[in-house]
Amino acid sequence: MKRLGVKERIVETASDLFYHNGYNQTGINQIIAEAGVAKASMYQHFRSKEDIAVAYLLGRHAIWMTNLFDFVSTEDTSKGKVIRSFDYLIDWLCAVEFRGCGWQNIITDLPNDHDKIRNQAINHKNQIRNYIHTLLKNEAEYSVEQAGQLGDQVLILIEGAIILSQIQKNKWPILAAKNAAISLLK
Amino acid sequence: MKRLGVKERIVETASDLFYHNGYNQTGINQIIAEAGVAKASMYQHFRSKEDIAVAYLLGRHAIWMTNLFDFVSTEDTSKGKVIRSFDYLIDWLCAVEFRGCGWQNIITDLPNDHDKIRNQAINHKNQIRNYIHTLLKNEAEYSVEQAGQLGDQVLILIEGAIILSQIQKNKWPILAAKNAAISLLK
Amino acid sequence: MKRLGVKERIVETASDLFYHNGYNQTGINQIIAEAGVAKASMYQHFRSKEDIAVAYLLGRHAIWMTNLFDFVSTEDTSKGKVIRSFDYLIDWLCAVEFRGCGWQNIITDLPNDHDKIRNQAINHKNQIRNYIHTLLKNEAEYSVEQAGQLGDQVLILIEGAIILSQIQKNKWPILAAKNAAISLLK
Amino acid sequence: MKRLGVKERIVETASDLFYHNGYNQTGINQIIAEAGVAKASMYQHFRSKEDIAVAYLLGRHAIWMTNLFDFVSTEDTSKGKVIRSFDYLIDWLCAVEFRGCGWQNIITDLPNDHDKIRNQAINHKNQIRNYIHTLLKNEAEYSVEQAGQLGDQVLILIEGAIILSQIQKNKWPILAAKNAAISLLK
DNA sequence: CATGAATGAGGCTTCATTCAT
DNA sequence: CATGAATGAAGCCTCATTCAT
Repeated sequence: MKRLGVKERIVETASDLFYHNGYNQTGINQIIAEAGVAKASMYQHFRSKEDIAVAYLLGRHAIWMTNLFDFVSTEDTSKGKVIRSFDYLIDWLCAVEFRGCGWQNIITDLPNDHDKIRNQAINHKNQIRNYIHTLLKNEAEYSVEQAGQLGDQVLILIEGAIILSQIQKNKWPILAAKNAAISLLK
Repeated sequence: MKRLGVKERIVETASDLFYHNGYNQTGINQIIAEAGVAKASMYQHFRSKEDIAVAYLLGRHAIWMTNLFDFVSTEDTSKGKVIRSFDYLIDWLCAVEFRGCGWQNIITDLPNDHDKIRNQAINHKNQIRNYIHTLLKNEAEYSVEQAGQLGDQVLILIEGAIILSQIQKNKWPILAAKNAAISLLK
Repeated sequence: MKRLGVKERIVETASDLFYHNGYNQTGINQIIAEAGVAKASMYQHFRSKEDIAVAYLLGRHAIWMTNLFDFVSTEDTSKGKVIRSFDYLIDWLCAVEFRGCGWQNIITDLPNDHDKIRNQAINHKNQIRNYIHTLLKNEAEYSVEQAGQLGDQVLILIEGAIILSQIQKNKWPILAAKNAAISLLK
Repeated sequence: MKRLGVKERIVETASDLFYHNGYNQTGINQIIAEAGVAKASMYQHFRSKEDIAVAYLLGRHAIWMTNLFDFVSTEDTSKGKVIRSFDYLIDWLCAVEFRGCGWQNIITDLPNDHDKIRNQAINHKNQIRNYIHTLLKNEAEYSVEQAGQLGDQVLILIEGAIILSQIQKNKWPILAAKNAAISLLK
């Protein structure tokens, strides 16, 4: 850990804490203690706690999307990639013991004025949406309009699977969502 | 407001604040100030802030379920009631400006040891699940197994619609979820 | 000290520190440490550091005015009382080793948004002004207009004597001011 | 601004900030940011924030005295120059919206150990005093002793006019001081 | 000279809770 | 039941300064 630069250590540490313990439950003091960094050093790199959360979400977004792309790359067809996205959810959420989606988690109990964080969540979800829409538009069997509608439906299944598996601490919601997606995509 | 007993006033006030401003964002002092209750009186009725949250969730659960039953009662068929559940979501979430689901919101950024709250969320979601399962089992066209699988899929659509409409501050996810449900139920 | 209530201890301690060390130089931690009070107890009695300063200034105002009235009460004539005010300044400022006027001191390097404090200074100075005006209006030899003009001139001598004796750490400015006042009042 | 050397830029910027926003309210970071100077460069030229304040006061002193000399040069007699000094105060203090005297302002809420700054204030005030004394000693109508006493009285009127106009945010104290000076100088 | 990383100390304020009256 | 005093812990943030590049 000590090999990393200060900024990286802060983001790494904060990311773990924010994701696993929650944004409001994680204090600045805990972050700097675990990162082994002085408080003022932290504020040299980040204007506020919210900015650290933005860095956390940006970093996770890049990783999350890359992991998704890698995971679905085993499938040849666009439809196959969409279906396989649900296997990605299983893979991911089981590994984190159903701690859920960092973006969902952080916005649901967010102080009113934290718009930078809120925008990160919106961006993240929109990029997933765009990706699914793009995949389905590649499928000859769907019109553009159909692809859009089906894509939104799949997105909702993804979101529902994430939050419900978090509440139930179980993967059955993801499996059910996958089956629903298969049905919807015929 | 002053007509209600102390306990009721606390729960009423806390419910509004927890739901609209967030659990972590709502302080004990704000609750007692707005409820017009002394601090010690509050701690006479509730052992902790968490216990107030439990009371809040229990109360909202009763209201929420009753409202749902009323709303879908205009439909004769079980399948029709399930579909109409999504209209209920629109009705509800638009009215609260897409503040989302109180149960989802409270568990995503919760201190680790607050199991009483977590259990409330699980119970609430299970009762919705049971209700949908029951409805679909009434439908002759589905086997018991089919009813269960379809019910879970509908539940996921509901959850996804709630969280996504909260992130997007828009009702399109609920409409998309409704269409998905219609497709799935044929 | 421990006999006093918490609020009194806080005001007493803060008054000493604010006056002798300066408002910006005195931290909340120092106040509570010397007052022997928990931080949250302090904030139960005062909404902010500024509010403590207001209490300090209000308390000192009452004492200051009373002391002035007592001090000049040995004189029979109004003009005599005015002149004797400068002896009061000597008595006071020598005792505090020319630490100057608490109101002057606190407003000269005050954060912009501390209007409650600024208003205390204005009020204090206005009450001194009113007192001097009233005294001089009692003198038959002055017209009302003359009394007002002379009163303002005396007030300026007072203020100048205070600040200059603070800078010079010496009482000669007060003596010079007294002589000027004697000349002006004939 | 960029034409000036580093040291000059620092002093210029700090002077504005110290005078208009206050010494304690002005941070080192704000100074280097507005001066466009690196932090280490600043500490190469100045050992501490206090030293910057000393440079600020020295620079302002030269300007202030020059401005005074220029302003009163329209008068032929020494007594006339002294009286006209109060017009200088009006000219100056109205222009800076009654922000008061930089020397008075900085010493009233100063950490105890900042003697370099305190000495600047003493020097500045002594030079004004000397100037007024010199002028009045030129007047044949006053004995040397009288000139000294009247000079001190005028100085106090000046100081009082400055601080009271700052508190009241109004020029009436300066006008009253001028009238008092006219009376005292016969 | 510029850059900015790093720091220890301290800034003011709020939290949920307990206790005495 | 109401009142509110008192608390320890923790909240987020800023200060002037030093140092390595």
